[in-house]
Amino acid sequence: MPHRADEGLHTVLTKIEEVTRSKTKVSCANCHTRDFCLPQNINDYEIDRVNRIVQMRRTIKKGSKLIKTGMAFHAIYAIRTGFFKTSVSTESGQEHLVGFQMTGDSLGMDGIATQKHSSDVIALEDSDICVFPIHEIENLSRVSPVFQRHFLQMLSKEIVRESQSMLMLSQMSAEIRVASFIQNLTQRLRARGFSNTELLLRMTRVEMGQYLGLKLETISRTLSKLSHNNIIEINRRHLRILDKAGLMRITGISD
Amino acid sequence: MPHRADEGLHTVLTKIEEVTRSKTKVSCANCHTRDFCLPQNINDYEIDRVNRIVQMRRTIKKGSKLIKTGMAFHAIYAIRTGFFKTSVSTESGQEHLVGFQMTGDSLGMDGIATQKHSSDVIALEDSDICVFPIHEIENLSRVSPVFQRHFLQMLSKEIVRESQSMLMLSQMSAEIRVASFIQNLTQRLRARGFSNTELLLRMTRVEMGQYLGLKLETISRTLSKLSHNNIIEINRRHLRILDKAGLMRITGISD
DNA sequence: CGTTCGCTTGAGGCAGCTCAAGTTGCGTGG
DNA sequence: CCACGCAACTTGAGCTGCCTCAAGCGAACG
Repeated sequence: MPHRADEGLHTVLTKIEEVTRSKTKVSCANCHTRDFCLPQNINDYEIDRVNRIVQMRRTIKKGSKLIKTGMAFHAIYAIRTGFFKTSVSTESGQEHLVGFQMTGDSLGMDGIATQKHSSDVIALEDSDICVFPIHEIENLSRVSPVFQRHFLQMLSKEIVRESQSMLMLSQMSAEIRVASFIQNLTQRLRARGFSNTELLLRMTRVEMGQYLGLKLETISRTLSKLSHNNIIEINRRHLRILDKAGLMRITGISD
Repeated sequence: MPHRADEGLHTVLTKIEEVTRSKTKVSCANCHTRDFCLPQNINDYEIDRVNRIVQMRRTIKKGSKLIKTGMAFHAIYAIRTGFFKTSVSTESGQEHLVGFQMTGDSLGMDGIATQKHSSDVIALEDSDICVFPIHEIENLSRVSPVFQRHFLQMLSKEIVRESQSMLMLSQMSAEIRVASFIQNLTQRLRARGFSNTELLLRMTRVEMGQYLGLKLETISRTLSKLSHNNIIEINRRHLRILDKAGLMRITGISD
C-alpha cells in the first residue's frame, strides 16, 4: 500500500497497513446503524452537521489493526459493518480482551484520556467504519445539546459496561461467564435484526477465553457441557440456542 | 434527619440519611484539590463559572451512601476530603468493588448513561464533596472548550482505569494483585502529598478482596507473605513499604 | 497432500476457596 | 474499670474448579 504525502489525520491513517479508504459516501440520515450512532431526537440540521463531520469512511481488512496502543488519538470510530475486538496488554505480553464490538458500536474512546490510545483494536472480519474526528465532535457538542448528551452517554455506557464485565471476572464460574457471553451476544445481535437463537461466533476459543478470563480449554469444555445439557448446539463457530430458559437459569439474568 | 419540603435536586439529596449539607462555601480557585478537579490551563473567568456551578458542598458520614443503584442521576461529585468505595452488584447480592476514590477523584459518572445510577458509592470515612449538577457541566462545556475537554478526559480516564482493572482480574496471581493494589494506593497518596512508604488502609480485608476478586483469607495470607518476605510491614490497617524494589519486582510495574 | 490452525478431550496439579478455630482490639453497658 | 460481645483479622487443613500439559482430529489452505 503506497504512502501518500498527506497531512494530519490522513498521514496517520495511511501508516497502518491493510487499511484502505472506502470511496462510498453514505448519508447518516439513512444509514442502517443510525439508531446506534445517533440520538433519536436529532433534527435535520444536526444530522446534516454530523454528516459533514464524518470526513471519511474506511475499510479495515480482517486481522488488521484499526488502533494500536500508543498511537496518537484523533478520532472516534463507529462501526458500519463488521466485527472488532479491543484488547489491553501488559509489557510482558499478557493480553486481555476488553470487549467485542459490532455494527453501530464505537471504538477508540480510551484515547481521549491522554491523547494516546491505550488499547489495540483489531478487525475480526472485513469491516467498514466511519471516522468522527474528536475536534469535530467537540465542536458539534458545543452547539447541539442533544448530540453533546449523546456523546457523553456513549462514554458513560462504556464505563457501566466495563463495571459489569469486572463483576463477571471477579465472581462468576466459568459456566456463568460463558452463558452470559452467549446471552449478551445474541441480545446485541437481535437488537440489530438478527436471529436470537442462532449465531456465528466471530472469535476463536482463545479470544473468548481472553475476554472471559478463562483458558481456551475451559471455554471448549464449558461449551461442550452446555451442549451436552441440551442448552445449546455448537458446531465449530456456529451456535444455536436450544433452551433459552436454561441459559437464564444459569446466568440469573432475564435476557 | 428531617425531610424538607424541597424541590428538584434538593429533594433527592435529603432523602438520603446521614447526609448533611455543609455550610462552608469554599472557592475552587484556592481549593487544595483543584489540580485534580480542574484543568491546569483554566482561566479566571472559567474558574469563576465553575465556582458558581458548585451549588453546594456536602458532608457524608462514614458508612453512609452518597449514591445508590437505581437512584436518579443529577450530578457528578468531586471529593474534597475523604474516602469512598464504588460497587456494583447482581440481584443475587454478589458485590464487586469497582474502585476506591479519594481526595480529588470524581464520583457518579456511571449515571450519565441512563440517567440512573448503576452503582453504590459509600463513604469509608467522614467525607466532604462538591456537587456538580450535570446540566451545569453541560452548559459550561458548551462555552469552555478547555473545560469540555477536561470533562471528557475524566470519563475516558475512567474507561482506561477499568480496562486495567480487568487485566488484573483476569490474569494476575493474588500476590501480583495485592502488590499492585499497594503500589497504586501509595502512588495516588503521594500525588496528594502523603508519604509514599506509609499508609493507613481505609478498607477492610473483605473490601480489598471484593475489589481484587479474592477472598478475605487470601488477602490476609498474601499480606502476611509480603510481610514475611520483608517487602511490607503490616499491623491491622497500618501498612509500611519496606522494599519498594521488591514490590516492583512482583508487579513488573515501575512505580 | 502435507502443514497449520482451531478445537476437543483426558489426566493430573495447584492456586485460591471453603470451613473452621482462635486472636486481637474496641465499643458498650454494668 | 472490668466484662462482655462483636467485628476484623489471622492461620490451618482440606477441597475443588480451573489450569497445564499432552494427544488427537478435522477443516482450510498453499
